[in-house]
Amino acid sequence: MTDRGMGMWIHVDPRSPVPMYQQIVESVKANVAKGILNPGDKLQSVRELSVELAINHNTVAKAYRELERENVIEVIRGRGTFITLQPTAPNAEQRREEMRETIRKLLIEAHHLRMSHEELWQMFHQVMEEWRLSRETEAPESTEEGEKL
Amino acid sequence: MTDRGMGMWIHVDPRSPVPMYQQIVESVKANVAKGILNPGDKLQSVRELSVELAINHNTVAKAYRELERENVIEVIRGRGTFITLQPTAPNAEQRREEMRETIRKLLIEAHHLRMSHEELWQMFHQVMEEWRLSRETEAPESTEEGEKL
DNA sequence: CGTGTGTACCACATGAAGCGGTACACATAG
DNA sequence: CTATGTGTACCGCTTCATGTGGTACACACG
Repeated sequence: MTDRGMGMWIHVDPRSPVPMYQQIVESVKANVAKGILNPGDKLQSVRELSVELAINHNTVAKAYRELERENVIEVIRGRGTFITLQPTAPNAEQRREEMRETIRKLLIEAHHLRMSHEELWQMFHQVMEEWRLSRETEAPESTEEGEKL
Repeated sequence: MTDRGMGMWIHVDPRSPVPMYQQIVESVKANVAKGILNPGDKLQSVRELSVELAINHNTVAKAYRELERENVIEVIRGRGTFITLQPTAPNAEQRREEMRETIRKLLIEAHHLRMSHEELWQMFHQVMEEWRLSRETEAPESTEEGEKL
């Protein structure tokens, strides 16, 4: 389900209820987590990406601003945006609590889908295993097209 | 963290980014999953709940409509709304896929918080155990204030 | 009949999201 | 130096979802 050659990139669905700028944020974070984007890699410029996605530059800029706020990317004025070298996620404890809340909502949804805790447990296991495999497959050593920071 | 006596009820934060009608939906589904609301239980009327929450009746009605669409509640015109006796969740397979997607997002978030898969696994275990305990504690046999269906 | 139920409208206000355009400060290459 | 590319900051505007306030209807029940 990749776009071209390497595990390329960002998807945006204008008809999705989730805002496009947030879809960009999630895409970048997903690519980082999968090892497709590595620390130091350069991102497309705001205007480049806005053309690629057929989207307003302000929307892309909003996404980049959010990514910088989360310390996922670093911005160097006049140079471009790069994946953070030594990432430090802010609000760690708060975000862990949000993860727990998400898990609680999964338990609620499981109940309404008549899933036992055992089945939910298996779902966790299955998805984590898929993830582990796709990471080993798609992770490159280095060298995309982008120069490094 | 209950409101009064039994594990009472619905919370709504007008300043939350998540719409109030959806907060109502989540509250009801959570109460059902916890066993605080049981099949056949009667819900507050649209206008009652709108007064309780200091909210417009249309907003409550929207929540009830969504809950009926998900087969969580049953509506009897002129009588009231009741928790479904034999619930059948629609779009089961699609909703299971959404659950998997949620788990994938948890994996992404875990990566950015420098959590190992082991730590995430422990978080799953911990939240599920908390849930199991709170269910055993808060689940009543029957008889709230409401008449049954 | 009168009351309580869910439901269906309507007009309106508010805010987020996105667009289109312009402009500025900075870095780098020429 | 200039020219170009970078992120950023505005402005006005449209669109849409949310929520409000009000009114009205069909139904059930005492």
